[in-house]
Amino acid sequence: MFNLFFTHVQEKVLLSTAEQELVKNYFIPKKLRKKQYLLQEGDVCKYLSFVEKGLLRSYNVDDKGLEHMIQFAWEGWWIADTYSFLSGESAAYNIDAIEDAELLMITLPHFEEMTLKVPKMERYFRILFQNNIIAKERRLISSNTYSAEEKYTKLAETQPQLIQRIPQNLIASYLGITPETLSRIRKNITLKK
Amino acid sequence: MFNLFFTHVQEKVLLSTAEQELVKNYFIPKKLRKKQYLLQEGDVCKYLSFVEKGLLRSYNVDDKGLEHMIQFAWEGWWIADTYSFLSGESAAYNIDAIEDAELLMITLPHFEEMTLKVPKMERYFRILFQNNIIAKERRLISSNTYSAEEKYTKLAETQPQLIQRIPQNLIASYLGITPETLSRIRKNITLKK
DNA sequence: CGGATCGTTGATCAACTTCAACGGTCGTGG
DNA sequence: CCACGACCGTTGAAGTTGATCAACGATCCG
Repeated sequence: MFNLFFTHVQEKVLLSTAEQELVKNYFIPKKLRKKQYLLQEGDVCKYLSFVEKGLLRSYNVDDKGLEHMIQFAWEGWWIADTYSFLSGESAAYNIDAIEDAELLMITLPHFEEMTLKVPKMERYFRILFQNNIIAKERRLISSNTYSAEEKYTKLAETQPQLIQRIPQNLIASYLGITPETLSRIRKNITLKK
Repeated sequence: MFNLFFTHVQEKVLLSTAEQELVKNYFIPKKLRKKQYLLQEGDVCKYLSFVEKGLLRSYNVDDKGLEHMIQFAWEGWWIADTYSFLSGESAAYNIDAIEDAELLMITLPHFEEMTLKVPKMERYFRILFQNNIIAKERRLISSNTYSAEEKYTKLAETQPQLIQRIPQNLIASYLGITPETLSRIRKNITLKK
């Protein structure tokens, strides 16, 4: 169950066997069925979750009832409503499974304790968060700079796995465009070739 | 020079006098004149900078020569091309001063050493990065969900200081709209009242 | 098998951009 | 210290991009 987890952690920091054991005990395993919620808007996000297997998404719903993707998370990614998890306020996002999933979850008190007891995990998360910031910055630039077609093309270049694995309407929402527009863009691109 | 710096750090973690002294020694003070570059695209971002005084911005320039704001940083904020700073690759962003500024800068080797020697600083940055992620997520949602007018209104509500202190054309770029559109939006809003 | 959901296509519409022009202000060099 | 140029915000008119509304076939799942 922890195979992928430790592989990923060890890419950034090296844990002793004792530290690994300590870390393990803070996590709760959980299985999730396709379409099942991990978190619903309004609830407090009690867990930060590592995806061992499967595929999840986080998204918010606007006044008009439209969904806007925040993030996709598959094997090796973390997911939560970061703000709700850290502040204890109710969540603005929903999280659910696009494919059946297996998770490793940790609560905030355990997270705080773990990062204090195992400073390498503090470091791991600092690095993780850094990389997340970089990724979000890029997405933001992309969103503010490029046309719908350019955004899609860049995504297809940099994250081809995402295009392959995730339904088209969710990709559209992730890019901040309508499914119709994305469909037309894809048609347009194949015509060009 | 370090007044604001330690005020800000102490809001998140408590440092002993000895730790403060240790931390101080890793930083280099620097003054910057209005319009002066701290970083130019193509150079490596050697420093992570804390703003003691003044106002800076980071932005990138697209193929058509248009600027896109990434971030503004005034008293109490940090600024860098995060990716370049951490990876040593050349920077995609420019950073310059909108107002005369005083900075405290740290190099990556010193940053790594400091966070290892003073784990509280590791924690400080982990928290800082967390908050940054939350802010970037919100901006991204805002960018993908709302109309130009809604984006501006929300910004004016949540960051009124920003509206007051930063030239309108830069705010437009920050919101991913043209200066003309922002001008019309503002006119429109005052008409409504 | 039947209903729901998804991707596609067409037609129309609204939001925002682009291009152009003008007045005001700021700061810089003579 | 003044004058000039550069830059900024504003306004107007026209153009473009992407959203919206609607309809249809295909596929998936129960």
